[in-house]
Amino acid sequence: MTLIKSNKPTESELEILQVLWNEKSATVRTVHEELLKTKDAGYTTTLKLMQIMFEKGLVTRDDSNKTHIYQPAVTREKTQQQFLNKMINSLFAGSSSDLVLQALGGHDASEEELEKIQQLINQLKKGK
Amino acid sequence: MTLIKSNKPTESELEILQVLWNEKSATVRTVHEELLKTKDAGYTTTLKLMQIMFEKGLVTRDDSNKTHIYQPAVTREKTQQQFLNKMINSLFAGSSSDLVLQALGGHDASEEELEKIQQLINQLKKGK
DNA sequence: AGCAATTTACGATTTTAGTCGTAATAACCA
DNA sequence: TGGTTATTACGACTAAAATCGTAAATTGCT
Repeated sequence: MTLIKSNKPTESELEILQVLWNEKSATVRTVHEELLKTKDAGYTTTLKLMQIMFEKGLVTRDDSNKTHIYQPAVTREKTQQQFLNKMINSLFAGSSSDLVLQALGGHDASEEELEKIQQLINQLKKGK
Repeated sequence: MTLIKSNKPTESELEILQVLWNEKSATVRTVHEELLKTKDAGYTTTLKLMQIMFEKGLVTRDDSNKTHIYQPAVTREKTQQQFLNKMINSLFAGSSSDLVLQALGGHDASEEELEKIQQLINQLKKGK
């Protein structure tokens, strides 16, 4: 049996993935410019992080040119699920619906959002 | 303007809070025994963590006796909300309903759980 | 060709979280 | 009372994450 290292992204890595997911593909410079909008860090810091992410397999890159072009190697959805599961276990005693209730209660969602959720629930109920 | 340090608990601190939330109040020994069921660490490790948590204000303690008695200083709900908000921002582009949809879709909830969620949604809809 | 600017590579440093050993202190009990 | 045990305090160590400085390489421009 082969052990797969889960390779959960760190906080900073998530920020970078966020940009890559949005842009589909980006250079270090692009990512860095984007990060500067909400935090401040040196260019080489972003570079180093992305290099590490490459080694971890979190991103791929095209290095046929001097300026490398990076792409996410993990999907947003898979990563979301990964973090959700961890959170459900570590904070909601394994109950995903507790998490949902808390999320709905604490924030306010718009009417349309509630509608979407309701539809999903109906679908899930049918499946039973 | 006074800056409030958010003091978000770390991974290990969450495990300890988990125990304190359940027991309402506990000694280091009790917490440690509980942790041993799922992980292994030395007694002094748990002690040190709880001392740090005290300094951070995550727990309170009664030290009138030699054996200190600890209590959580933050509520489960507030902590859950804190982590949910961070996650919604860092992974769901600020959309709480996206998180809910993903949580409902990825896991499977029981019929009763779905029912509870539905009721909450109806209530929220009325509030509009 | 030669200079300036951009980018990568790489290593050193800092910070934070987690782990643990040891000594001092208090409690217990034979 | 005296010795064993449990508990706290404290500091040192390790590991991982994040930050940055500097040098080498490539590109583009004049």
